[in-house]
Amino acid sequence: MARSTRESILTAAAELMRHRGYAAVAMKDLAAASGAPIGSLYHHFPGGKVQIAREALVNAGAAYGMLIPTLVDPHDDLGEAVEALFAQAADDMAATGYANMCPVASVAAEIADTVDELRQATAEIFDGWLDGGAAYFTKRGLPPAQARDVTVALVGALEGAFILARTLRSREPLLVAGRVLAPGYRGVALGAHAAVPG
Amino acid sequence: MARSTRESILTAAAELMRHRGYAAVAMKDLAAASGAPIGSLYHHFPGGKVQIAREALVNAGAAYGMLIPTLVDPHDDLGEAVEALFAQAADDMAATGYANMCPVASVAAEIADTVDELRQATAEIFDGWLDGGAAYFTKRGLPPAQARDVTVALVGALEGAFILARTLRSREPLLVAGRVLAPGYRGVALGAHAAVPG
DNA sequence: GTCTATATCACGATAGAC
DNA sequence: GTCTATCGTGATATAGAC
Repeated sequence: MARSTRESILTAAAELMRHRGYAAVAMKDLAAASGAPIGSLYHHFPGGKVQIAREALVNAGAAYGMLIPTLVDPHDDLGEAVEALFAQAADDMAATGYANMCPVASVAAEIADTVDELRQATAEIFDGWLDGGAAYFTKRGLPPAQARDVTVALVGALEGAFILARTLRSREPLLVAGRVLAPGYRGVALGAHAAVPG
Repeated sequence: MARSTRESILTAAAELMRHRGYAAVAMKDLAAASGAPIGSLYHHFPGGKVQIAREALVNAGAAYGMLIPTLVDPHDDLGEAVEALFAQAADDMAATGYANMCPVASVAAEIADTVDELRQATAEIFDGWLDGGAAYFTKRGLPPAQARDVTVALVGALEGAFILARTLRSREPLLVAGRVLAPGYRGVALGAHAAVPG
């Protein structure tokens, strides 16, 4: 598990942005958290802070995009899957002391109007989640239009419930989201298990 | 409509945080946007940037909390109301060039782990929305438990869809959220119109 | 490719004249 | 209550030795 300096910088960036967003993370913090001196940050990322943030978000986004397929995969009924998904997210959040699971949404909200390079990056990540989720649910037998709607609704509801849950330090928003969304999908059968995209 | 210096500072703060979050808004920016010199900011808000942000968020949160009751009020069927709510939000967002409607969620995501005074403020605002929405739907005849669940689900879905819509610059996430949530509430009658809380 | 030292500038906050 | 000047700090980024 010998990680390169580059990787440790990106890992540190994702970890710090997960908690503080973009503007509140300083290059000095990235140097301290990664163990690399400031000079190395600019050696590996000549584009500076924006480039580091962009690559860290892309990495984190790819990992996070497998969350829905991974958690849905064991289930054969879409309603059950949805309820389990939100219950699992609620438990994870509570277990981590209501820290954010993923830096993408936090950063996206902060920079959508100001740092266009990052807005484009977060948009591509979201698009990847939506396309990947739609492809996954299509493979499990849903009609393409429903597969996409389910994915968009799940990602949106998850992100919104994450913000509420984190701020209120309560599992309620996540549990309610699952409870409200699941009935509409109860009885919708999921077909043969597909390989989780990666 | 002669606004006090204090009010113009708070208005400027809400407007800037709506676009940039908390950390990326500088006192200098608040001075420029409000027309008040730096010294006046600290005269009116001895607590500095945190105090300004807190009061601006409380003000904006109170206004924003009336959104759901106001948009739901003309409807007699909960399903119709939900679909209209998201459609209206989608149109508003598109009309404003996909700017954020409200600073609360953006700031909440950014400071939940770092500035506890603001985390508490945003939590109180969210709680106010949830309590106010639950009270509103209860007055319109829903059982209290359902009234609260509906509110939690709507606020969560709205916030999540806002982030996606703003980043993707698309109405799709808001329209899909409405389309997915509405069927579960179709046929749920809303009783006599209640006064919108304020 | 690593690391130190530093340039340049913007930050939040304060002091104090008016 | 308004406004200017400025303090001390920490920001991003660079230069250049090793």
